[in-house]
Amino acid sequence: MSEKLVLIDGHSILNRAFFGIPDLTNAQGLHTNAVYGFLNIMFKILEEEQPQYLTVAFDVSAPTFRHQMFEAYKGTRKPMANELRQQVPVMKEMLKAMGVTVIEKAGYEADDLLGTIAKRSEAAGLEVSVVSGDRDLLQLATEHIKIRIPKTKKTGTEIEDYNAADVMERYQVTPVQFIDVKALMGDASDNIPGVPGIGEKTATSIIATYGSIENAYAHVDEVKPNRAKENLREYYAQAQLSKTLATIEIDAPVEYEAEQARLNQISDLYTAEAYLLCKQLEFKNMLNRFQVDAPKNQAEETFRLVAEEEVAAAVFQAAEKAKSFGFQLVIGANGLLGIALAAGTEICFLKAEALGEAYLLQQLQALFEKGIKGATFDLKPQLKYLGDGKPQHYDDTKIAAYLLNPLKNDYSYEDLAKDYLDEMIPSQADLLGKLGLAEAMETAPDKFLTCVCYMAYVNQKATEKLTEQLKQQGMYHLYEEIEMPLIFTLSDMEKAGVAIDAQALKEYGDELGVKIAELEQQIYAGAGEVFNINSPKQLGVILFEKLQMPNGKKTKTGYSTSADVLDKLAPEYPLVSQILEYRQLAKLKSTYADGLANFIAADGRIHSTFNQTITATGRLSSTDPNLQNIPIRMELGRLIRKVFLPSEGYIFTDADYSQIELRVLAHMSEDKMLIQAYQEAQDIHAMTASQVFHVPFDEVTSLQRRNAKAVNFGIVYGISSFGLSQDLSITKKEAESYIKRYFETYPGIKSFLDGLVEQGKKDGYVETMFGRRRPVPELSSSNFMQRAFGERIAMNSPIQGTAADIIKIAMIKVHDRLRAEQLESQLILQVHDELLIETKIGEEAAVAMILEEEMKRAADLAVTLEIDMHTGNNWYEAK
DNA sequence: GCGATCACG
DNA sequence: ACGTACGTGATCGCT
Repeated sequence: MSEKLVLIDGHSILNRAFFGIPDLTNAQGLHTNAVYGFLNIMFKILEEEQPQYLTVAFDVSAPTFRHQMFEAYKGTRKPMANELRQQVPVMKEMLKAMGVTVIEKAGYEADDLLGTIAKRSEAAGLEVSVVSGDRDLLQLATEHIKIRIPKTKKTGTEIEDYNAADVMERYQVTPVQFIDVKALMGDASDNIPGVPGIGEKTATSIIATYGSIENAYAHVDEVKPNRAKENLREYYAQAQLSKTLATIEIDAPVEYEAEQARLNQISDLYTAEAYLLCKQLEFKNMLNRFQVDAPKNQAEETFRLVAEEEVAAAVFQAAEKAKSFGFQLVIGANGLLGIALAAGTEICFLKAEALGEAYLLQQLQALFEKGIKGATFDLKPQLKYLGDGKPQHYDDTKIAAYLLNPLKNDYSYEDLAKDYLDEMIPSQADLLGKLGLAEAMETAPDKFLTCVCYMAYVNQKATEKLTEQLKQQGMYHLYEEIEMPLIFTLSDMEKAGVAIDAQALKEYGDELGVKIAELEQQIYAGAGEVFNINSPKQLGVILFEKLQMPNGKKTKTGYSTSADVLDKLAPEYPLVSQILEYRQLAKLKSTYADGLANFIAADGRIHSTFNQTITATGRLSSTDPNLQNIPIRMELGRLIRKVFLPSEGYIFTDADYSQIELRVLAHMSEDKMLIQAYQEAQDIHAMTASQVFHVPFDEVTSLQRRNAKAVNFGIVYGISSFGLSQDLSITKKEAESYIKRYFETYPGIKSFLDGLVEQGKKDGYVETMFGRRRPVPELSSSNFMQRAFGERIAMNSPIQGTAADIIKIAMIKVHDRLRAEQLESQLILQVHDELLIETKIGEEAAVAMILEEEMKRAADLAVTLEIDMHTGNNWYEAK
C-alpha cells in the first residue's frame, strides 16, 4: 500500500475553527478557540488516515504574484479579526512544538504551496489528502489527491471528501473545469469579479457544455441564456483574468523534502513542549491525548514526609536560616493534618498525627516572632489554627495573584507555578482526583505528599516574583496596607458571625408557605390547569400561548417571563399579578427563610464567608450564605431583617456611606460643579436636577429629582442612552438629551470618563485611586458590543473599585480601633457601603465615634465622606 | 452545568 | 447596524 501525506491549509482551517467554535480564552485573556479547533480537526484527520507525512502551509502577508497582476486583489477584503490574528503565531508555535513541518513562502499563497506539493507527491506515488475550508482547492482533486473540507457542527466535525469523481458528481464538471466555473462566477470574498449575471448554475452549465471559458467564448453565439451570452462577450477579458487568479500554481519553486515531513506515529506529536503549551492554553481535553508526562519538576525528588521530632526541628531551623519560607496548613474535614513547609532546599510535610498539632503550631509561631515571614496560599481559613498573628508575618500568594489579575475564576498553586514560575506542575485534581486531603493522606500517601509539598514549594518560590510584580505595578501598598490586614478583619468577622432568631425565621417561612399555597391555587384556577409556576418554560406557554397574552418572545430559549415583562401585563391580567406575588414569596421562602435556616450553626449564629479574591473591581463577595443581598427594598422582604439579632447585652449599630460612588466620582474627575454641588447641598440628586434642568433648587419637582438620580446612577455604570431609557421608561432620544445636558453641566465628568476609556485602550487596564488595576481586554475586541461593554467597564471600575478600597480601609481601622480601645463590640458585616457592628451596651457612643471618624477619614477626597448611622435591636431597626 | 430569575449595593 | 446599563450569589428547572 502506498504511503499517505496529509497537507493542511493553515489559515483556512484556523479560520474555520475560529468561526465554528465559540470564543474561548485562557487565564491570560488569550483567545484560543481557533487553535483548539485546528488541533481537533488535525488530530481527527490524523487518526482517521494514519499518514506517514504531515505538512501545514500558511500564507505570508507579503504581496503575491496575484497582486502584481490585479491590484484590487483582496484589496477590500475584511481584515482578519483581532481575536483570530492573535492566534496565528500561537498556532505556529504549537506546530513547531509538535515538530510539524510548516511551510510558507513570500509571494505565494498557501494554495500554491499545497498545489505544488500535492502534485509533486502524487507523482512520487503518495496518496495525498489536502485539508482546507476553501473550495477553490477542488481543482487539485484527482484519483490520488483527495480534498477534505471539514465542517464544524454542533455534533462534532464532519468532513466532506472530494476525489476527482466526487467533484464531477457534485458539480458536473472536472476539477480543472471547476476553475473555469469559478472564473465565470467570480469570488466576492476575494474581490474577484466574474461575469455579471452568471451564478453557479449558469456557470456550471456553460462549462459542462463547452469545457472551458475559452471554448465557450469561441462558441459565444450559442451560449444560453441571452444575458450570459452578452455578458460573456463583454466581460471575457475579465473572466480570463479571474481564471488566472483562481488557478492554483502547481509548480511553485518551493523547497520541500518529503522526508522532513515524515511522521512515524501520531504520538510523536505529543512532545513535552506541546504539552506545556497546551497546559498554558488550558486545553484540558488535549492534554489527555498526551502519553508523555509533563517533565517532572526537579524539586519533586526532594519532597519528604517528616514524622520525627528531631527532623522536624531541623526543618524549622532551616526555615529560620533561610529567613523566609513557604507553608500550607493542610486542613482535613476533622482538623489539621499537618503543615507543608518549604525553606531553602527543604520541602516536606510535617505530619500532625506524629508530631503533635500544638508542637507544630508553636514552632511556626516561634518563626514568625523571630521576624521570619511565611508565605501561604489563602491565609484566612488557616488563621483559625494560627491564632493571633500580624499581617507582617505573612505573604498570601492567592491575594497577590488576585491583585495582579483579578479576572481569573479561580486561583490555584499550579496556576501560580505556571503564571509566575513558568513551571508546569500537577494540580490537586491531577494528583488526587476527587479524593479529599484527609482521605488521600490515608489511601494515596505518595500523591498526597507530592500535592501538599508542591503547595509549600510554590508559596515559597512564587512570592518573590509576585512581590516584584506588585511593586512594579504600583500595587504593593494596596497589598501590604489594605488587602493583607483585611484578611484578619474578615477572619474575625467570619468567626463572630451574626445571631439569628431561628424560631422567628421558621415562623416567617411558615407564613410565606401558607400564602404561597393560596396563591398557587388561585394561579392554577386562573390558568385553567396545574403546572409548575417556577418553570419559566411552562409559564411562558401558559401566558403567551394558551392565554394569548401580548408581547411574547424575548430570550433565546423561549418566552421571557421576567418581572419587567410581567409588570407590563399585570394591570390587565390579575393572574399575572398573582404570579408576580408568588414569585416574590417563593424567592423569600426558598432563598431567605429556608435558605438561611440551613446555615445556622451550633452557636445559633450564621457565619458567612467573605471572599476577597472574587470580584473584578475589588469589592468583597459573601457566600454560604450571601449576607450582602438580604432583602430591604420591599417591605415584606425587609421584615426578614428582624431575625438578625445582636447578642444578649448588645445592640446593632449600622453605618453606611452616603453616595460614596458619586463622591468618588466628584473627587477623581475634579469636576468643579459636582464638587461644589456636594459642598452646597444635602440632597445631591435634587441639586443635580436643579443644575441640569436649570431650575431653582427649591423648585425641583419630584420627577426631575427622580430623573437626575437615574442619570447619576447611569453615569457611575458607564452611561448609555439605551440603559437610561430602559430604566426611566423613556425614549432613547429623551435619554440622550438628559445625558447631553448632564455633560454640559459637568464637563469635568465627561472628560474624566473619556480619559478612562482612552487610558484603558492604551494601557489595557484602568485603576482605582489606590492603584488597584482591572484589565479590560474587551476594549480591544473586534466586536462592537464587547467593545462598548469594555468602555462601560473602564468608566465604572475605577469608581466602584475606589469605593471598595475606601470601605476596606475603614474596616481595617474600625476593627483595629475596637481592639486597641479594648471594646467588646465587633464588626460583623460589610455590605459594600455599609458596616454593621454588634455593639456592647455601654459602648454605643464609642462605637459611633469610631465609625464616624474612621469611615469619614478613610480617604481624603475633594468632597467630604458622609455616613448615615442607626442603632436598633435587630437589623431591621438599625437601618 | 447552564440559563433564567431575582435578591442586594 | 450592532443590542446594552456596573458589580455580585442562590435557587430553580432543564438537558
